[in-house]
Amino acid sequence: MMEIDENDLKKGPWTPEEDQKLIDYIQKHGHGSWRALPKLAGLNRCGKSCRLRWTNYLRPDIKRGKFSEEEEHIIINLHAVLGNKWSAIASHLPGRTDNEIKNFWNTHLKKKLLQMGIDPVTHRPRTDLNLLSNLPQLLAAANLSNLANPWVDNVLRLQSDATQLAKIQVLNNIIQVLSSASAPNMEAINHFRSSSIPDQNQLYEYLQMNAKLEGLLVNGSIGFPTHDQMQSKLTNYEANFQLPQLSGDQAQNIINGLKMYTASSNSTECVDQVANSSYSIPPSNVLPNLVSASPECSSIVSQIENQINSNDIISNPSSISITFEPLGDIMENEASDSYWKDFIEQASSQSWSMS
DNA sequence: AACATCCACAACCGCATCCGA
DNA sequence: CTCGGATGCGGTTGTGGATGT
Repeated sequence: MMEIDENDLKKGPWTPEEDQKLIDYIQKHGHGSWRALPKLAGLNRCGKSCRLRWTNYLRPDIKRGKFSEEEEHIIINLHAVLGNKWSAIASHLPGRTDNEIKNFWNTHLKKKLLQMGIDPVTHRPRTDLNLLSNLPQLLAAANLSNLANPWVDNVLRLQSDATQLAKIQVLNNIIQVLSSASAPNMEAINHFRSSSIPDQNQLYEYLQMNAKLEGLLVNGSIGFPTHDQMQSKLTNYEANFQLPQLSGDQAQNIINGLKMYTASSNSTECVDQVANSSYSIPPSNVLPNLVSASPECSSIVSQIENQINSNDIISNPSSISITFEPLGDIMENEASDSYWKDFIEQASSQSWSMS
C-alpha cells in the first residue's frame, strides 16, 4: 500500500490527483529541475519519482496499448544487436519507453523466444545452453541427427558430414562462452586477446562465419524453415564462407581461455574433457583453410555491410550480435559511430520473414 | 465463495554517467 | 582536473487483477 519514507515523501502508485498536478505544472512551466519540481508543483514526492511518472506514463507523446507485430520484430532484432540497452532500443520505437519495452521483453518476448528454442540472451539456438555439461554428448547427438532443436537438426540433416558440424558447433560454443555477454570473464577474454594466437583476425573471420550460421539457424520465419529453404541457404552459405584453420597453438589458447573461464565455476572436469576430446578442435585436414584474413577493422565493417546488403544470404542483425571484445571495440569507436547508427537503422527495419 | 497462484506492469532502487561550477 | 548534484539506465520489486483450484 501507500508508503511514506523517512522524509515524509510518498512512494508507490500515483493517484489521478497527483498525476493532474504533475501534468498541470509541467504544461505551465516545463519540468525544469526535477529535484525542485515536487515542491513547486505541490507534490509530496521525490523528484525522481516525478520524472519517472512523467517520462514513462504521463508524457503526451507516449503510445499506449499493445505492441504491434512490427514493433515486436524491431525489438527482437534490436535486442540481438544491442542487448539489454532498453533506452537505445526505445529510441527506435517512437512513443515507447525503455521501461515499457523492458517489461514487454521480460514478460512476452523472452518466453516467446524460449518457446521457439532460441536463447533470448544470445539469440542462438538453445543447444548452446548448458554447453559445458553437454559437450560430451554433442558429437553423439550430431551423429544421430537427433538434437532437440529443430534448426540444428535441419542443418545437421543437410550436412554430408555430421561429425564435422559437431566440431564446428563445439568451437562455436567455446567462443560463445568466452565472449558471452551474460557472463563475461574479462580475464579469459583478455587472455584470448593478448596471448599468442597468431592471427586474431582469423578468429574474427570465424566469428563472422559463426554468426552467418547463426543467421541461418535463428533468422527466417518464426517457425521452422522448410527443407528447401535450408538447402538453398546452406548452398549459398557454403559458397561464400569458409572456416578458419586453427593451429595447435590457437587451439591450445582456446582451451586455456576456456580453462580460465571455467576455473571459477566448478567445471574443470568438462574443460578437461574438452581439452582431451578428439573433436574439441577442428583439425586442419577436416576444415578448409581461410581464403583470406581481413586484417583491418574496416574490412570487417565492410563485410558486415555486404552482409546487410546482400540478398543471397539472410541478413539478420543478430548475425552481428557478437560480443567478442575486439568487435566491441569497433562498436565503441567514435569514428564508426555513424556506421553503427546506419546499421542499427537498417537492423530495425529488417524484414523478419524469410524471403 | 474463498483462497492460492500467476502474471503484467508501474514504480522503485542503486549505480553509472553527465555536466557545470 | 575534480567534485558534487542532476539525470539516465537497467535490474528488481511490489501491487493488483486475472485465473485456477
